[in-house]
Amino acid sequence: MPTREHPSNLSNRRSRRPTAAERREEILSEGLRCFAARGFNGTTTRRIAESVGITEAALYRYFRSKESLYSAIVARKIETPLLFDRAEDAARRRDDTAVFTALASGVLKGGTADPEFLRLLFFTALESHELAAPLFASHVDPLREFVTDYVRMRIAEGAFRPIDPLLGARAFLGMIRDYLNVRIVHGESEAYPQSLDEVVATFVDLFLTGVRADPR
Amino acid sequence: MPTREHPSNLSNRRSRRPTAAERREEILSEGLRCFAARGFNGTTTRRIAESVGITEAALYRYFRSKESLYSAIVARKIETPLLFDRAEDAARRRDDTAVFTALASGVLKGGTADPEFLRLLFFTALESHELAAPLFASHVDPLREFVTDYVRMRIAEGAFRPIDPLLGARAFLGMIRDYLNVRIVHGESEAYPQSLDEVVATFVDLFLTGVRADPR
DNA sequence: TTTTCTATTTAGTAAATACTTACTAATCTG
DNA sequence: CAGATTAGTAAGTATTTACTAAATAGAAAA
Repeated sequence: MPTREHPSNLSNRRSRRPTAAERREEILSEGLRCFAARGFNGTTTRRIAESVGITEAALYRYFRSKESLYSAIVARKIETPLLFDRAEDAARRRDDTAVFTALASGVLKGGTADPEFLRLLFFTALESHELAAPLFASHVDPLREFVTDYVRMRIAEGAFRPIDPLLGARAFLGMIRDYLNVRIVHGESEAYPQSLDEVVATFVDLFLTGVRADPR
Repeated sequence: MPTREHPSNLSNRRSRRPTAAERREEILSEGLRCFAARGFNGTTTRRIAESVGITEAALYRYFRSKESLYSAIVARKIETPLLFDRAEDAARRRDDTAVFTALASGVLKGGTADPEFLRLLFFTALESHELAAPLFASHVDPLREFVTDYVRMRIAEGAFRPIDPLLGARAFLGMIRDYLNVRIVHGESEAYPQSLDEVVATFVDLFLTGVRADPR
């Protein structure tokens, strides 16, 4: 049996051993893949180590427990800022269509581009991990608050009908998130004939027609 | 240590040993509780047996494997028919408000009354159990198809605007299901000031105002 | 080269887990 | 009641799992 790390590993480029920082990244990234696929309880440290290409013992030099690795992965997601600059710009201009299009588009495209995040979010919530609350506080609540505030403001300005702003926000975000959930959690198996832009346009149109005080 | 099954168990009523059928039910019901709380991988056969009040060996007389117990629990949910008679009645009368109110109310009240089902649904999908597809086919797809068909019909009749019927259905169901998910999966911790009826009324109003060809 | 330091592996351990075997207590039937 | 059957338990087994101590390979510095 040849040595595991064959010197001419992939062409004849020298296969340098990764630095500690690089290795840590590899572990975080593979860990995310595994945990997102099977959850905390469904993932073994052995499996993570294998998919990184190291032994469990090596993994434990970087993280002192499975739990702390999981926390590091979730914590990094928590730190990743949730941006909605374009929606904020549009909000200042009172461009309702642009506001909700930017939000819907951001959530849908972000979610389909990074399905692992969504699955991790669900597993973390379902498995009642202690970082579930911070994760929601950083990536779910701000969006709802932004939409709620915007709806409240537009009602005050007479542009939207006087509904409960929180329920309005939940309605709009619900359409988008549920669409995403069905696609990501239920798997890509089903057919999704529409492009994401069509989906966004339809949801925004439906919602705005529904809330506007003066329907055209 | 006294014998486990103390003769005067709960007052002095004779505590009969449950029949096999009764015991099976107990196991299914406790199994559901455990699996819904912690998922398949997070639940041990020992824990299930303990919460039934028997040993693991006894459990294995009823189900030949943990997997087959899980399947029996999910299969029973699959067999439970999904009813929406009231919505169908209302659909025949073309009473849009009644149709969507019945659907929203049914989903929301069913979901809050039986949160275990929702959690089991999510765990089954996330953990990629083989019965996930049948479960969705029996309890998710029919609802979507019903709404899609109704929206298509109302568009053809000129009552609704010409949107994509499937997206219309997803939008409406999305509002409702996401509201439920946040409440059930994220936990009851958050405050939900509105009664379910208020929530239903707002969502139905928003949606119908959004899709109607002739907004009042 | 030799030394030093770190990354990694080999080879474990103790506890947990799904499942089983050998036996016993409870209930039913004639 | 005797005999048969069913429901249950105590005490395992084999394997997996999270985690660790000690030896070793790899790179950089002296």
